[in-house]
Amino acid sequence: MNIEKALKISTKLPLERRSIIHLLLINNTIKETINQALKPFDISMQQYNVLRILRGQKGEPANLSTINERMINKMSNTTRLVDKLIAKGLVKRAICETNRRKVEIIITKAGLIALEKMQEAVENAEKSLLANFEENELNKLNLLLDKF
Amino acid sequence: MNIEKALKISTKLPLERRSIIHLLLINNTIKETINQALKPFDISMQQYNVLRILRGQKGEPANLSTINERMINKMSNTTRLVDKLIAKGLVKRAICETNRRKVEIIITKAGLIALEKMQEAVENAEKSLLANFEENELNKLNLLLDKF
DNA sequence: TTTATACACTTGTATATACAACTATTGTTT
DNA sequence: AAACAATAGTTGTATATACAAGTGTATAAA
Repeated sequence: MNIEKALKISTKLPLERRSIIHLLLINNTIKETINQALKPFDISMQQYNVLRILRGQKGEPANLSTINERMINKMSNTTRLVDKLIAKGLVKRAICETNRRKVEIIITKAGLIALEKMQEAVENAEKSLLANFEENELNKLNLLLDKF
Repeated sequence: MNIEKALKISTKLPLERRSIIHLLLINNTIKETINQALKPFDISMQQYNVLRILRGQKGEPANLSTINERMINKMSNTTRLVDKLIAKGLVKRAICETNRRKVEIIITKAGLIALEKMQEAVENAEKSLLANFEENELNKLNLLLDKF
């Protein structure tokens, strides 16, 4: 991606601004590509992310704050996000018996099956995004990104 | 930024997913930091971006499609975004005389003055984001990001 | 010269997200 | 035990963003 071309800029940007803008532009690409992959499933990246977190619990329920901690985009109202997954039958909610302030969210069988298919689509999307990278380049990239 | 720690993940992620998630997380950080810097000015990143584009016109007006082309986040309704800048007195809008379908947007004197201050805040934010990077590391990063 | 098509923007509506205020439950002081 | 504070979610409201349909203007075709 040539960012000067993408933004129709004639002069070259200063290195720092260029780096930041570069990252922002790539982020747009990533989101578009993954959202596109998830479109057939009528689900958002955030919702997909929650399903993955829940599956990672391996049968254990997760409460909302746990989900929030592990989300890529920490957000204020995970409640309503989970509501949508419930409406789709992909997760269930119950009140925690030992601490009635908490809720317990668990992925349903249908959720697991749907997730399986989504995951395939997302992994393909990720592969296509990274198609131009060698493994050692990705390693270098990750090392650099660690500096943030 | 250690992403496994940020997401409270115990096992190491596969390289490809890790790269993507890494970029998404850094993007969150960038947006938070820059939005924070712009908060005193009561303006969004998108609006700031439009002001910069308009200043880059050097007195020439820009129409909406030009603005859109140059925005970091291409968006559907630039109209309403510009409306907000007009409401704040930072830009003006006129109908193009030679092609009455087009509008001509121009940054006002007040807009230029406000932008000056915003820019300082944003540049500081950018510097703090990149504080751990050497120049040659940023160059390497940009080269890698070009592969997207 | 009417009709159709493309262009440039605007508006309506549905959905998403952010922020703050609110409710219910539990834990801690006095 | 009563009062207060902390925790865990929920809800209200304002703002942002996305998508599609609508408006007015210009260009091209019949």
